[in-house]
Amino acid sequence: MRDAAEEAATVLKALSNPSRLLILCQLVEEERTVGEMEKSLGLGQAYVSQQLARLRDEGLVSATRDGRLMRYRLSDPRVTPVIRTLYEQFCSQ
Amino acid sequence: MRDAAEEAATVLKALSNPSRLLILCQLVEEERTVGEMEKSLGLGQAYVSQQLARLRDEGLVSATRDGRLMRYRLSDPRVTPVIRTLYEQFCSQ
DNA sequence: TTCACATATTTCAATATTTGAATATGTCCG
DNA sequence: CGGACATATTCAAATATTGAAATATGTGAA
Repeated sequence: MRDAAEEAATVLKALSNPSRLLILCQLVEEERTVGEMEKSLGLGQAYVSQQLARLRDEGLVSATRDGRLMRYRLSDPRVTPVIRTLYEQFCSQ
Repeated sequence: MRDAAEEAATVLKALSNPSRLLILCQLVEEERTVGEMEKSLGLGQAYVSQQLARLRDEGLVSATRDGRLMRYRLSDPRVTPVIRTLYEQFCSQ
C-alpha cells in the first residue's frame, strides 16, 4: 500500500503540470508528432521536447522515428483511465 | 481546456505526494480523525497536520471540530473518482 | 556534402516542495 | 486555574521543479 502510493505519487507528479497534462490528453486520443503537439498547444519546440523527455524517463510515453518525425504514444496502460477520469471531472463543463 | 488543465494540474500536485495520497485514500472510505490517520500511516503528528493544512488550502478536504478531535473529510467531489481510479490501477495487484 | 527541417539536450536562475524540529493553540477535566 | 491531550503553525535547510535560451543531433533532399 505504501509502495503503491509511492508509485502512484510519482506518476501523479508527472501529470501535475498543465503542459504535460495536455500532451498526455492528446495522446489518449491517438499518436502524435512533436510538431503537432507544439502547434495545437501553442508551445515552443524545445519546451515540448523537454516535457516529452521527462514523460519518457517516467515510462509514460514512448516514441518511434518516422522519417524526420517522432511519433509519440502512451506507454503505461495505467495512465489512460486516470486521464479519462480527469477529463470527465475537469473538462465536462 | 487550458484553464481546465491548470486546475487539474493543481489538484494533481496536491495528490502527488505519497503521504497526502494515502491520507486522501483513507478519506474516500470515511471521515477520519488526525490521530487515526497518524496511527494508520505511521507518521508524526506535526507532519500529518501539515499535509492536512495543505489539502485544506487547496480545498480538497474540510474539517470540523468534535471536542478535542478534528474530523476530516473530502470536500471536492471531483477528487473521489480520481482516487478510485488510481486505486484500481495501482492497488489491485 | 550541404542545407533545411524536426527533434533533443544542456544549462541556469527563479521558485517551489519536502520534511523535521520547535513551538503554539484549543479543549476537556479535576 | 493547571495539566494533559489533540491538533496547528512556524521555521529552515536540503532538494526538486519550472521554463527560457542556446546549442546539438538526426534525417531527407538536392
